[in-house]
Amino acid sequence: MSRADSSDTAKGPPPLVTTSSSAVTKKAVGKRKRDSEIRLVPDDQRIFKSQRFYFFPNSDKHPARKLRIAKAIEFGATWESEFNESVTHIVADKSMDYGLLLKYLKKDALPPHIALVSENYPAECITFCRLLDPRQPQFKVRGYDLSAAAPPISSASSDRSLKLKPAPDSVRARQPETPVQDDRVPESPPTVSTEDGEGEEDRNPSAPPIESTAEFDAALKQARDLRHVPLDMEEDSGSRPTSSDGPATDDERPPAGSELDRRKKGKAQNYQAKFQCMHKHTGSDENPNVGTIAILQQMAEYYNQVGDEWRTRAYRKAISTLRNHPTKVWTREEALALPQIGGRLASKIEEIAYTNRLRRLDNAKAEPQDQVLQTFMQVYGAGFAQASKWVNAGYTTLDELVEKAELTPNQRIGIDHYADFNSRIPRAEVEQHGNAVRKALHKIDPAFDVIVGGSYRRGAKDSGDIDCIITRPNTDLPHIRQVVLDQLVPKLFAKRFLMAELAATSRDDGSKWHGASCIAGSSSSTGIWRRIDLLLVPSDELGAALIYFTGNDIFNRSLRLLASTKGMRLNQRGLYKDVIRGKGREKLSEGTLVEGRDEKRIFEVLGVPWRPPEHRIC
DNA sequence: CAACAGAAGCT
DNA sequence: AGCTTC
DNA sequence: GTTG
Ligand SMILES: O=c1ccn([C@H]2C[C@H](O)[C@@H](COP(=O)(O)OP(=O)(O)OP(=O)(O)O)O2)c(=O)[nH]1
Ligand SMILES: [Mg+2]
Repeated sequence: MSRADSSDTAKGPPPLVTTSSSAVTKKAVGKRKRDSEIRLVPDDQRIFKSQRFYFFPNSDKHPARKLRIAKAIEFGATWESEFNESVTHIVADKSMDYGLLLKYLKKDALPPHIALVSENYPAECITFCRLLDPRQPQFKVRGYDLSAAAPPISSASSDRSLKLKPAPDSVRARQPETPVQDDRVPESPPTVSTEDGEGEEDRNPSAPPIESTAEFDAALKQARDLRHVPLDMEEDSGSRPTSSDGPATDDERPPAGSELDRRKKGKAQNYQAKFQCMHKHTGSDENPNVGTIAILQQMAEYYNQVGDEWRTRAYRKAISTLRNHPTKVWTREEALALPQIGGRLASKIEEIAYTNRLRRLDNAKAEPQDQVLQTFMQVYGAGFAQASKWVNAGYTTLDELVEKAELTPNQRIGIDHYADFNSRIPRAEVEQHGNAVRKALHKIDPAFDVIVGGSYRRGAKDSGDIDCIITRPNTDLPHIRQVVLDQLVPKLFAKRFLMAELAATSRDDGSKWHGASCIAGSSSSTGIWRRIDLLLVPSDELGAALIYFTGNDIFNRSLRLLASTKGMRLNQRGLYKDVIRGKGREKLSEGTLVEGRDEKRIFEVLGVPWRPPEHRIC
């Protein structure tokens, strides 16, 4: 249970605070303290001069809202750390409503001189370079009736359903009439290909779960949410390109009918349950909780867009367990019994089950802004922070970014090859790229090995990129690095196979190279730029490197979490034991190497039953 | 109440 | 040190 | 958001 924030739907107000101690100067015109200075725009542009803003929630803890507050200050606003009568504007998150605000302020109504506006207000004003009329419908806050002198409190309180947590604000700026026009994205939306998760059936009847399974499971649970939940939208396909970020779709499936009887209900059942990750959800029909899941997914998506990483994870965890739950969950108690579902989610689940919807989300999501943000975040080299800035700056298309925004070289490449980088690579083409690398390398020194890892090694029918492990028996890293950097890469560039360098390892340390490659010739894939990753690994580390580079990411995290619970540490070089961790799991000693060379032995030491790459999908 | 994997490269 | 990616 |  979390008590940390007492606030939620019913009771407490959102955790504002900010000010109190020292976080912010009382009436900050700029908050000193941590980001020391916010540079104000020239005096004549300070459209918010002498305006006093109070945000709701009023904390700058979350990344996106922080940005917005900073922006307002930049344009002359004073940020009131506490509510008082001098406030001129209250800027409320989309997820908030009038009722919540009143409740928090302990008031029956808002003084008429204070303007209540929604979160997009500051950005709009900045866009138009002037103070806009707060009464415009676009700035309306739910439950706040502008026409009524004293808006009834009831309006809002009535809609106590699932409220969004005071989250970091969602970034928004001017509203584009035209969403993002990506001319760069031909037909295939940069989106995720709908995945057909099918690679699930675990075979492994033979390997009954050993004890450690439980631990691994636990670890796995913690980790799996991280992955972008694969939403399978079979039917609703066309409708939404969102799916958050993931190119996560693997549909890796073991070639043959791996389906084996799942005999042994007992442990096998248990075992199975834990590894739901390799679960297929093939039919959209078969899960009784689809409705609930859909809504929770929207919530997760919302929090994701708002930059609330951990809450997003929590939602995804819950979604994951719901997805594997065979029966429809109706009540709070029922939900509470499930792993990764606590009191808050349990209540929400119950409510969703009955009402089948979530009102809070209505205004907070699916706004055009979200689409823009999504689009920007899919630019290679741009993450949440950068995409938010762009959105806040008012950009709405990729073209606009190219024209007006400052881009890093990688971001420029990311935009120029936006469609390419966001499309899946057919398995056969992955092979071609791998072969090109291998062939060139063998010409330099036939003793080298190239292993294509990533989703390819897991058996996926298509991949997001090409992950190559480059190694050589009895060879150390410096030598491998030298060959790769001094010979292989230049050679592949000369052959016009490599087209760009996105991240290179420095000459004397480092072990990876990231760039873009392209197959010449005349196939359907000709001319498409692909991201390619080279991982340079000395022979002693091959096992650990294989685990790392084979993934999937969720699997890795779960394994690493498990290791840490055993006083060990797993990374791409090896498994270490007797790791000393200080406060906050901080690594104090490297620990001593246990195993790095043999993939299987790492599993053994960790007490995890071996699973082939195809089964490492969580 | 802190942890939720662990690391590398770029800006 | 923050951001982004693997 | 949930968990140890
Ligand atoms: O956050 C991450 C991302 C990736 N990896 C590992 C696992 C993953 O399998 C491998 C390659 O990364 P990539 O992003 O290419 O993922 P993938 O599994 O190959 O999927 P995709 O088909 O999108 O390339 O690196 C991690 O450990 N953590
Ligand atoms: Mg990959």
